[in-house]
Amino acid sequence: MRVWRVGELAEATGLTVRTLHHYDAIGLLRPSARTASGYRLYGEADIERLQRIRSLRALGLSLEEIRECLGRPGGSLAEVIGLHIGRLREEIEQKTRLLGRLERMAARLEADGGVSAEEFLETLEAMTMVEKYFTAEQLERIRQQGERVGSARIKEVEAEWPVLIAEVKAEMEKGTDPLSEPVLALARRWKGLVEEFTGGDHGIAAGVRELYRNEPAAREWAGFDPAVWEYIGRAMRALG
Amino acid sequence: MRVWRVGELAEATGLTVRTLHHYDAIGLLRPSARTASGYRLYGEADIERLQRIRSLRALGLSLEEIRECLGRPGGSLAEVIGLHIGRLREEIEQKTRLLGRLERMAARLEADGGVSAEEFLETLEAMTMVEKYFTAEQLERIRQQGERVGSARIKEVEAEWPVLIAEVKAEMEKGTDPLSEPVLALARRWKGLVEEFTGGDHGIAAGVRELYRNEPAAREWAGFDPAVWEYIGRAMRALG
DNA sequence: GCTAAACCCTGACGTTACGTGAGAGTCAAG
DNA sequence: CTTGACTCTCACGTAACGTCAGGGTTTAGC
Repeated sequence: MRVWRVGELAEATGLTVRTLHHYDAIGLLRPSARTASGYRLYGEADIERLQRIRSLRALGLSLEEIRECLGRPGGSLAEVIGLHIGRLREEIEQKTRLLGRLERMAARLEADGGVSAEEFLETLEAMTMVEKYFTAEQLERIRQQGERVGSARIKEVEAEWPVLIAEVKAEMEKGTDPLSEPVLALARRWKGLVEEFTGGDHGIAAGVRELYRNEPAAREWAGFDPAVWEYIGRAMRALG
Repeated sequence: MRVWRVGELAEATGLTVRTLHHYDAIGLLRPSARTASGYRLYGEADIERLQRIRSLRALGLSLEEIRECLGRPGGSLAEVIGLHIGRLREEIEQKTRLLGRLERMAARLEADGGVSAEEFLETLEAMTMVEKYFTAEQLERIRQQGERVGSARIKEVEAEWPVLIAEVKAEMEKGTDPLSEPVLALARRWKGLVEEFTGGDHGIAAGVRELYRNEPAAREWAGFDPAVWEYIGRAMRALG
């Protein structure tokens, strides 16, 4: 029956002496013997237990969970493993979403040439702000919609909005009746752009309205004018 | 110029008062003013900074990294983001591998009916042990090979090995010449099984030999007999 | 038998991003 | 003047060890 001292065991397993001390301290793996002078002595049973600990650790379980599994094996283990699988899935999913966002931002950062840190941070804030107003499904739909229409078309639309708003404003300032044909035509274009973005989803449209109501920064960015909004709103309602 | 007290700011942003205290303590976000009695007063510039902190935090950056980004913006930000993307990728990849392993184990645990915790832990140890003897690429190839032949065939092979070993042992004990046709036939079957597993990869075969050399547990599990090994080895060398 | 190197021991603090009190001061309303 | 809501500053706890510090133990070489 060979025995090992901490250093030997540490070297054999690739762990550190400190780690073995720690496992001892928290009662996860106590050496089955000590020398008269207090040196830890690990026996073969200890090594076996350490193997299991290492295996479970490699699965990402916490030391506490490992203690539970080894303490009362049986149902406990399967249960803990199931739980852990769930946690892992969720974590992976979340990090993957995050990575996607980061990569898209990095791509845009390079595509637009030297985007300044200022702009980057602003985009970042915009994304954070926007995400408060939509559910996860809505955000996903928005993303899919964006992919479907393509980035070229998105740039077109981004350029088209200020033009359209200016045209509406011009009609408004000329005093044109919002229910007249020229303004109704503008309203149809307006509605088309909105639906192209929302994919016809009422929830998304509602989120956008909320966003504009609560976020002055968003209104400023969009060149939002309450008078124009009210004016085109009347024409839109006439469209039904 | 409105100012906010901690509680107000906390409620407005969804953070906790403690978090704001913490950001103050580590110098990440110091309120730009205090009342005579020491109450923190956050101004609009503070809020803007907090927005950025939240955005970067949502990307998974550490507070230390955030401080760096906001401290000297410019190259630093892109650099940190790039680094973070790399870390995320690696982490996701690793966790995905882990999840795959766990799911396969869980599946086997259910497929084999009531697999005991004992067996589960043994499989786990085996996996941990085995992984020391192969590189990541080799493990990947082994996995692919396993998928290619299918679990049914694997079970067949697992059942075939002891039979084959027993036949070899019988010939050996009868004193048959290892270079005689019956033993050469057995050697061909042996070689076939090995190549089915290794996919003809010499590195993998070498890893298996190393494993058997160093791990008594593996030898025991496989019913490894040095005499049989030597006997069939001679026949195999005769095959070329 | 002696000494130096290598090994071991037990504290105890540091790490991350806060959570969770404790004890005490501040402020507005009734 | 009290009461309740709000704020302040400590200060300890979290997970899994890393990293000293200060002091015994064992072993190899002389």
